[in-house]
Amino acid sequence: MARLGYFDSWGKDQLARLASGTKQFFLPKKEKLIGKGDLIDSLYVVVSGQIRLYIPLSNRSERVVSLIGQGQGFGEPCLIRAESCPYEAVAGKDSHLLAIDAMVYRRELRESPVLVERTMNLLAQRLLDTLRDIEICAQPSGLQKVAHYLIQLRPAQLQPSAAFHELEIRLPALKRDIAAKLGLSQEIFSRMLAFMSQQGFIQLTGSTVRVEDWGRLSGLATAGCPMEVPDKN
Amino acid sequence: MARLGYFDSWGKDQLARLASGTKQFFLPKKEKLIGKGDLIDSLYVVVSGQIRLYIPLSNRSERVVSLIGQGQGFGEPCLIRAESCPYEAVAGKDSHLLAIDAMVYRRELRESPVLVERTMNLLAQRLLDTLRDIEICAQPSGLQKVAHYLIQLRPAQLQPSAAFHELEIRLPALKRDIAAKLGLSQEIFSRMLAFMSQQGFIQLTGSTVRVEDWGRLSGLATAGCPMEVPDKN
DNA sequence: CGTGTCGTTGAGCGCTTTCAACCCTGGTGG
DNA sequence: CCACCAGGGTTGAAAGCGCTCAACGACACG
Repeated sequence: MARLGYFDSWGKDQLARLASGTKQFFLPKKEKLIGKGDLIDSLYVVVSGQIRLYIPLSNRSERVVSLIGQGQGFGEPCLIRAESCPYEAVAGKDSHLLAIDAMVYRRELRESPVLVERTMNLLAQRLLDTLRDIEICAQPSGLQKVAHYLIQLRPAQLQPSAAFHELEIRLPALKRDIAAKLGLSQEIFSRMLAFMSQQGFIQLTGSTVRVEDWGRLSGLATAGCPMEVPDKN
Repeated sequence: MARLGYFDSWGKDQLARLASGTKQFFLPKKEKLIGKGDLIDSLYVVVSGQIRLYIPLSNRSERVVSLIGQGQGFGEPCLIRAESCPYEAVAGKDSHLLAIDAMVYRRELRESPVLVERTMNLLAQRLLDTLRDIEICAQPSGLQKVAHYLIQLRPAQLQPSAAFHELEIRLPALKRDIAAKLGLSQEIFSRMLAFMSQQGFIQLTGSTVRVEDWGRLSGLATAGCPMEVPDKN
């Protein structure tokens, strides 16, 4: 059960106790797990697949809040504060999940200070991540959103000074979902990528992005650019 | 020092220990306290006044993340994760602050499980609040953002069924800052309020908003409205 | 070979932004 | 007492960007 990363540095005895209140199950793609406003009775951890957390909008479009992948969990804030869920959760792919019973989880929280501390750290990190997401979404133009997103997607590197080394990234989800996370329509997202490709910032093949020049890219992110003045003089 | 709400349910001995590492100081309006990317060495609590947390944008405009008022604190995530600050902090008004030394705070966290639990609760709540903010910002039209904002601003009422009772609210900050928190220009914010006023949803006098009909307001929030079709048949 | 999902491209409209001028209030100092 | 100024807010007009709708292309699957 728990070579899952989410449970790193948890006690063995804790895991044993939690396991007793935990069910594993399968959730097929497009299936809804949680509805907005639902009261949660479990803490969920993704074993495989991907869960999309989003806020439904009046356009019947959605604003993706988070894309939960293998080894990550969600639902802690709702359980801790006993509030209803502010987002919907559906499977982005066929997924296997763990559902840890709320009662068991809360009891363990009550009795294990080390688990509380670990959860505090988790929430702090998630708050910082969320702020980073907000920063990206707050960018004034779509181009800047995408640039920021790509930069932030770069894995931590040994040499941050090697800003000019090219690098391949794989988009961690469907472009549609990434667009929804950036607060863009998928059409605009597509166009922005096409534009950056055409301008030589990146090469893109399918869901693989090869960044040619991190420097110019971060220039885009911070400065912006009049998009295209189709050189007609 | 600590009839401040932020310290509710803290131990007296803890407060005594923390006080030794705490300085109180004054910050005049418009003065910068933290810059984006700074490493924080204190936990801050607002005694009086208001601190504006925001992310600077390339337009030299800003996206307000949070407006910290009396009795609230900020900086915990950065201290806990020892990361640099993702936002800037400046005084929105003349303010008095408490700065709790990071070392002292961390030591207390290490030795007091109850404080850790309290902090975990705080972070969980703040994460939920942030998600609510994201939901508001994600609304497709400016009108819907403002409608959602006003609804969410309503203080918890005894009778949620009394959806038709009118009620006066005071805007908790400058309109400019609220607009920046909603991801709108102050001009649009002004126009939306004017429109809602003209349509009879609200009456506004200065920074006081009297909501006439919560039902219709929440209709706006969820449905939207073609703005104005100036009846020209 | 049909069907469904995902993605790209095109065209048009409308909201938001931006820049500008103007109003209103409070404070200040001659 | 009043002129002046600064800050906050409102209003107007023009332009650009993103949204929407729609059609098409690529690919996988049964």
